[in-house]
This record gives sequence, C-alpha cells and structure tokens, in this order.
Amino acid sequence: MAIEKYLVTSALPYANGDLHIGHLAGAYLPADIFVRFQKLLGNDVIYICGTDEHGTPISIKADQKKVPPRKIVDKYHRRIKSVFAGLNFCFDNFSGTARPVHYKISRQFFTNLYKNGYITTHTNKQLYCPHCKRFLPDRYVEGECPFCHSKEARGDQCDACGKLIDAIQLINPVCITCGHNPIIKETTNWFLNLPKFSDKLKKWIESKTEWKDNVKKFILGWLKSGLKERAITRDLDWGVPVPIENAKGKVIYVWFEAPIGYISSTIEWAERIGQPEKWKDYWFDKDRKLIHFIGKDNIPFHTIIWPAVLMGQDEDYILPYDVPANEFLNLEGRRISTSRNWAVWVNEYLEDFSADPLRYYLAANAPENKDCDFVWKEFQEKYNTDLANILGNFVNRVLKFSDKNFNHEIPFPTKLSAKNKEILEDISSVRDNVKQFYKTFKVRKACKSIIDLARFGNQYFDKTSPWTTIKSNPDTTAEAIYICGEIIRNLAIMIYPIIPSSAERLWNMLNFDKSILEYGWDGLLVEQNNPIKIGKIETLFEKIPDDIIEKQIQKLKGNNIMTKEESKETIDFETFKKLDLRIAEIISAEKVKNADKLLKLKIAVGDNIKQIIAGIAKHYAVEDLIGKKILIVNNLKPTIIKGEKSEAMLLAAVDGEKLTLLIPDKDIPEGSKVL
RNA sequence: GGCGAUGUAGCUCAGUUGGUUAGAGCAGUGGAAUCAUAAUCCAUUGGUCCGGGGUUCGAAUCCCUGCAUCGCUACCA
Repeated sequence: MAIEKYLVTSALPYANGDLHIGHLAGAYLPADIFVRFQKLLGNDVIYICGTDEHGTPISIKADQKKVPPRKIVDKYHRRIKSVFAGLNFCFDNFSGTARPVHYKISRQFFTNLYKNGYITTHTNKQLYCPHCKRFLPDRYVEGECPFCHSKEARGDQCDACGKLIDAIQLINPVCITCGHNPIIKETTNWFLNLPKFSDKLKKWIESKTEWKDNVKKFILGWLKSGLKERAITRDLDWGVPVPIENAKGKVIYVWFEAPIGYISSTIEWAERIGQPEKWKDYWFDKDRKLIHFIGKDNIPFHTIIWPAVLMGQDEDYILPYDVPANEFLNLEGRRISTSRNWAVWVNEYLEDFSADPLRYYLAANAPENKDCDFVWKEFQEKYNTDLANILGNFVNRVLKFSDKNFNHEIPFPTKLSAKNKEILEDISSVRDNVKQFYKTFKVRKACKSIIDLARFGNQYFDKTSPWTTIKSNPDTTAEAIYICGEIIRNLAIMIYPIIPSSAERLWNMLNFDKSILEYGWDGLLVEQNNPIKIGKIETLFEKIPDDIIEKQIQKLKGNNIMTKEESKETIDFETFKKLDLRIAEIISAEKVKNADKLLKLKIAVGDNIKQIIAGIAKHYAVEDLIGKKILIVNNLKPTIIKGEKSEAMLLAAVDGEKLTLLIPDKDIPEGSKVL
C-alpha cells in the first residue's frame, strides 16, 4: 500500500490566556486524533503547532503590567504547552511566532508579495502620542464621545451611547498609557490586494468538493460579499517589523503572519531533528496533503486570505488540502465566555482528572456538524457507561476469566466454528468502517462504532457463557475466549487515537512484543495465531464519582459570579446631582421597524410625554409594558436611533443574557424624583 | 432587517442518493445470569418526525410557507 503524506496543523493558540475545553474540541483534539490515526497507518505525517505571540491584546496587557510583551508570551507559552502535554497531544513541533526563524520567513513572505505587486499602500490619519512616541491603536485611547459627549469613550467605541467611533473623532483624546494628549498624524499602511486573487481563489475553492458543508457555506457567504483589500501592517512596536525601507515603527499585522507560523514551526522542527532542508518535503511536495484544523471562527483566514498569501509567493507552496473546521462547544447550555469566566479551564480540569475522560467525551460529543453542549453530568455518564462499564468491564471479565482458566493466557483454539469465523469477519468490517470514519474526520461515528463493538463483546460473552462451558467443554470455551481476545486486540488499536494512554495500558496487559504504534493498524489485519500472554490485570477506567462532578458544577457556578467587575472612577455628589432620574409610566409601546431589539416607547413624566427608544424587545413583550412604571434618566441629551427620536434613557439591570426593568417597590406617581 | 443553521421518544442524538412496520444510547418498567469494576445481558413502555400546503405510486428526507430556537451581522446595550 502506498504511503500517504500529510502535514497537519492546529490553529495557533493565542499566548494571552489559558486554554479551555472549547479550544480543544474545535481544533486540537480532532487534529491529534487524526494524526495518531495516520501514524497508526504508518503514513508520513507531522503535527505542527505553536503559540501566536503578537497583536494588540498582548501589547496592552504588557503595558498594563509594566512588563515586556515577551514575558507575557513566554508565560502563556509555557502554560499552554504544559496543558497540551497533560492531555497527551503529540505535536512534532510546538513553536512560537516571536522567534527569529519566524521573523525571517514572515518578512520574506511580505517581501515576495510586495515584489509581485500584491501589496498596496494607503495613507490615513491616526492618533499619535508624542510622549510615548508612537501611534495609538484604538484601544489605547480614551476621550469624549463626539456623539453623546460621555467622557469615557474608547477609541473604537463609546460605552455610553454604543456608537462605533473612529479614534480621531474623539474630543480631547488621552493616551491611556501616559495620560498625555495625542495629536493627529498621517500614517501609511500596507494592504493585501485580495481582489487580485479573486478568480484564482474561486477556481481553487470550487475544486474542493469534499470539504465539509459548514465550511463551504461560510466561504461562499464571504465570497458573495466581495473581497476587499485588507490592512496587513500596524503601527505597533511588538511584532514582526515591516521589511521595507521607510517603515519604521510598523509591524506586520498579526493575522497575516500568524499562519506563517505553520511554516516557521516546520522549519524549526527540521533543524531540531538535524535535517534543516527537510521542511521543504512538507511545504513543496505536491503529493503532500496539508490539513488545517481550526474552529469555525477561523474559516475565512484559512480558506481565503492564507491561500492568497501562499499563492502570491515566488515558490510553489502547497495550498490547504482540507480545512475541517469544527463548530463551537457550549458549556451547560450557555456560550463559553472567557471574560465572564464561563469556561472549563483545561489546567484546572487536569487537577482533578486524567486526560482520557475529557478526550473521550469531547470526541464522542464533538461539534462536527453543529454546535454541541458540554454538560458535566453527561461527561460523567458517558465516561462511566461507555468506558468503565461497557469497555472496561468487558476487558476485565475476559482477561480475569482467561487468566484463571487458561493458564495466564488467552488461548489459541485448535479449530473455529463457522459462526465464529463469521464473527471475525464482522470485526474486520467494523475495523474498515472505523478507518473510514477517522479518515473523513467523523470522530463521533468512530467512537460509536468502537463502543458498539465492545457492547457486542459483552453480548457474546454472556451468550456463550464460558463460565459454564468451561466445565463441560474446554475446547469451545477456548474458541469463545479467543474471539473475545480478538475483539480486545481490535478495540485497543482502534481506540488508541482517542484515548492513547488508556489504550496503551490495555496493550501492556496483553504483553505483545511491539508497542501499539509499531504494531500499527495493519497489525490488526494479521490474525492472531498464538496464545496471548496476560500480564498484570489492572482496572482500566476508574469510575468518576458524583461528588467530584458536583464539585466541578459548584466551581463553575461560583466562577460565574462577576469576577471581573469593571471599576469606574469615583465621582463626587455634585456630579451625581447632574443626573435627573425620574419615575415614568409607559403609555404605549411598539416595535421599531428593521430592528430586532428596539422598542419605541411613549412615556409620561410629570407633565411631559416623551418618546424613548430602548433595546429591550428581546426581553419584554409590547403588551406587558403598558402601564409599567420605570426608572429613566430624564435629562440625557436626545438622540436619533434608527430614525426615531429618543428623548431619555430607560434604566435596566443586566447580567449577561438577563435583563430586568427597575420598578418601584411601592406605588408612586410618575414624575417622582429618584435620589 | 440581511446571511446561515437547527427543530425526530422524557433527555442526548442517528437517519447516507425519497422506498416495507422511523432507529440507538441514557432514563423508566419487568426479567435472566453470577465470569466481571453492582458491572453485564434480554424483553418492554414511549414518537402528529415543529405546524400548514405542494410534488410523487410513495416524503422525516425534495419544493413553498408559517412558527420556534441558535449563530454571524446591522441597529442597539
């Protein structure tokens, strides 16, 4: 059989925070399973990854903590790497984008595109801080909002009125790092001319008929709205310097250089194994299949921008062969949110569990075609039932029985009944199915087929009831146990990509002279024709007790109590007195046209009738509002929202998805002051 | 509002190109067995396949439409 060649990558994790289960389910576990499977097949494959170490969020964090960015990056690089090790991920190389080899090749990539005419320049005005001597990214500036005149607008958006703003529109802008006033200055940035690649990209994508449906849908949507030039440089000091004469203080924009990390990490790998030219076998070989595992949020970059960047090079880099993007993983019915700490952090998980329960649950419940839900109770149940009860117990009962009755061996029978031969064939077809599932990224189905085989094993064991036949007919008993042994041998190898360390422990009980990987998938094709010596029998899967699961659920709920309270500056009473807070009564309500969240309310405040626009349509029905007495800011400057006048602002308490109006405890006339 | 998806048993989901009587796991109920991690195995209850139209000899599957939920996006917070 011809050897197939693969190059597998997972999205580079951002070195600005820890990993949670959503990351794993989306990009890392599916890739690891795929790579282990390919290694079992004996194919030529390497698995490449590393941390993504540039970008504004890292810069900001570094400034806030008054440490160099590299320190932040190194810290998370270490943490991420150790978490991956704890989960048994088999990267061939795990690099980082702040290393010299990456700088070199990124600059080369940029230069080639530039030279080949794929890069344009545009000049625009931006804020520049003379004190810090640098241009300020949007989030580095605060000032007065040009629309509502709130004093705390950020450079990209005003939290008070919600409007998106351009930083240069800010009135009296302030640099958040030094507190000085920035000035407006012209700056030039470089843009990738994506439209130039349009035709080539379309043609290429159309040839990808085998790609997952969700991926194709996503790309088509993108192409339909048309490709635009995209800025690929930024005015920052943390990043890969732009390799052009007059580009001091400019770095290559992080989304442009991050995927190049796949290449620089491969180069690093080649150097590490002492064959510095070998990376070229991976990036220039037309027969090599390049597979990017990513989450769905990354689809446009990997299927449009990144291929365009590769197309624009001098050398013939291979393009992605497949991009099996996964959907998102929710947690206990809600979207994972790092800022609200609604997440299961992998490093915390590893304090209480080993790798395999999580690997198994995330594989069996992988968000392959649609978003999926991680539920702790289900995690426990799935693991306890499938692995401990069905698979673990099957292995245990067979090995113990055989150990006791067949002289510490799984016997090799003198003959096989027709029925049993048929069963061997059935096992073989399960094996073919599972192989096909792995190959086409259908890990859920692979899991199911494997556990079904273990189930079958239990049925078979019960039906043949060797514990009775052993007394009367040792020969047929030996046959039955042999079949069970064959099932176990197959199970061990087939499940290895998903739960490698458990599979290896099982393998060790069977005393083969080769490791699972050396034995390989094809080792299964060879019928076992010697007795198998049974080693020390140990419990494969300890059940997860209720209290540990309870602890996790409690921890999650506890985490979610507002850990990150944004602190606002204290104000004096005079400032507070400026607010005219009032009770108002809603006298009419209707939906605003062309807006899902907005309601137009008429309210009575004292002698006045005012109109306000409020974003509460998702939380309150029109008919439930009329007659309600609510709290408003009466003297907020009027504004126009969606073409409708809004003359005051309604106050409501908000917690994530929840929203509630503030209603007086006792009845009180509308117009009453709130103090 | 635009784009995309989803809706099948109490729960989680399979159902490939339309083809007998719509399936699995978990939970429930009844039973068997005692080799085994009180694990296993067998039987069984449970469904207007979201509603309504249409195409067809035949629709969970294809088309139209309505409703509900979710994601992205816009308005907004």
